[in-house]
Amino acid sequence: MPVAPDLPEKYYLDNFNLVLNHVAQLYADIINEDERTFYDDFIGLSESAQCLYVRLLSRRGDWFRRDKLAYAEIPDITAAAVELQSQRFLEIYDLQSGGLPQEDDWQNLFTRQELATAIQTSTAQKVPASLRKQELLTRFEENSEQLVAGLPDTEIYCVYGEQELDTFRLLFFGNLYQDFTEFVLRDLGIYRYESYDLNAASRWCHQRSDLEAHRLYYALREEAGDLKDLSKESLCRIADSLPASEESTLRRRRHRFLVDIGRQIERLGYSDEALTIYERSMRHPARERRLRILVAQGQQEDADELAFAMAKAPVNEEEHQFLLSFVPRKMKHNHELCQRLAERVSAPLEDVMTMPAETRLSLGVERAVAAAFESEHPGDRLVYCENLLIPGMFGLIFWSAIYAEVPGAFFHPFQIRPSDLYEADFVTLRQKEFDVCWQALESADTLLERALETYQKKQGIANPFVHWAVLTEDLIRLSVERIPVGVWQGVFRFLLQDLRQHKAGLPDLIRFPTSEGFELLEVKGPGDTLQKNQRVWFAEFERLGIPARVIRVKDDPTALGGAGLTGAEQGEESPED
DNA sequence: GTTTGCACCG
DNA sequence: TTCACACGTTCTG
DNA sequence: GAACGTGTGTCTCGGTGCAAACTA
Ligand SMILES: [Mn+2]
Ligand SMILES: [Mn+2]
Repeated sequence: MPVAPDLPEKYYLDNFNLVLNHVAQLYADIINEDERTFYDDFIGLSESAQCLYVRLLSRRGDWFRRDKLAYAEIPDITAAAVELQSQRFLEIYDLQSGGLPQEDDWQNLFTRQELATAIQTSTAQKVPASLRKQELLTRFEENSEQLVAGLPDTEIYCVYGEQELDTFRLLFFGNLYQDFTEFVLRDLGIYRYESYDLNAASRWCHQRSDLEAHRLYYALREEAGDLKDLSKESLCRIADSLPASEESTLRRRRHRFLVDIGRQIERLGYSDEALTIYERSMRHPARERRLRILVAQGQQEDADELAFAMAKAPVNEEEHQFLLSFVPRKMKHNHELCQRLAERVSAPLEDVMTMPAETRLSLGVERAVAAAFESEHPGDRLVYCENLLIPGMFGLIFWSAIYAEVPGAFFHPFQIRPSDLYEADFVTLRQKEFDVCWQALESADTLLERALETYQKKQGIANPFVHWAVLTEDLIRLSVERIPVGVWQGVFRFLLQDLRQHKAGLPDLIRFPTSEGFELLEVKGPGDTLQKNQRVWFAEFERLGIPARVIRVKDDPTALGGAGLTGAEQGEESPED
């Protein structure tokens, strides 16, 4: 990790200018007159006015107190503010002599203590010390005109231009959750991103309507919050006003949002409305929810039709697994379909381990099981890695394909992943690069070589599959030594079938017995069961002949409070099937 | 007084 | 812009 | 056991200082 370099004095202005210039140039045909004026006016400001504006914009909220602002690199803040006001980048209010702002939210600039003093001096009322600031604020706002006299004498600023800035940020990053701190953290060496080539034509947005659609989406998302306290009508209205844009990110988000909205409408008890919402989403579990509702409503014909469609072309492995368990239980009448889904995969191997509850709770159930194995079988090595080993190795081996420079995949320097990583045609668009990566799977030697090479070369660079702190060189060597190449091929192929769904659900532990082999162990505490994506992987393990078991932990009632971590393993095979 | 949360900075 | 997982409760066969 | 809702650690950094809320 390189030593943090010093940044230039006005690093933030450099970054801001870079974003503005980039967007104004690359998206010249997308930005509107208002945004163009914003850009031109900003460029025309003096440097210290620019600095102040960027400083304020990068802080929370619109309101600022003059007496709290101090920046070494801006000697005359007042002059800068006056200049900014002349170009309508902000508004200056002098509370004691000028008029008050129209909107009530500037009052929050003052501390609880200051508000209390103002109320007491102006009205001679005692303010109870127990009042919270929020209550004090509402009391103040009822009578701001009069109470303002008791506040500290300072100008306050209201900063404008957030809308315009959002447009620039959105066009630059393709989202509204990244901001200028990305630059700083990268330049300090805290974040490291792969350095793909950003050729000048990299645009994610091709028409103004895409931009508007994104902004509408973000606005609706904000209005919806976590959906908890919205009525059915509000939920339906939000679903109906979602932008229909087919821009890929937005389509993905819309389909996902529709599932969430449908779920909430279901909870409120409106199955029919939920059905129509789900019908508009292609994302799992939209069809699962529809089938559940149809069956619950007894709409046999529709249910049969939908179930056939799902069985014919499951949208993903999880939907397939759902059908396998749901149809035989709830749609017994449909013999044809039950027949078709009869590909019985036997239940996962299960073993039971007993240990004192205290051990389980203090170490965490996964570590407790790992420790029990290691003491029971000295020489065993157990690693608690969940999704970090197999997807991590995947990230290393296929690094160059993941970051292949496909048009549109990269459009700014702070992407952890290509924008289309989870799209269905991700692999197809990079077939050549993937073929090259597959060559490393020829033998254990080539696999290890490629893994270690990437491990060293890309150390610390952000990757959606690789977590550098957990994936040690030691673990890579051991796992390549123990896990046959054919197994690696199998799991990578399965991952590539559906990166989004399959990147999770891998078992808690991997066990390397003393001398040879490996085994995957999913630990389940009392009352826990396999999750959907874990079932999906277990089914795949069986198809691939990969050794995997579930370890069910039970509390040992005889060993109360005992400090010993001696877990007894029982080789008890589940009698299922 | 002390604790806690969080905005800000680089 | 989260996510992935575990855990607790309720219902049902 | 299935299904559902909710809690918990990842919250991508580490350091600083202020203000609010709590404790007596
Ligand atoms: Mn786990
Ligand atoms: Mn587990």
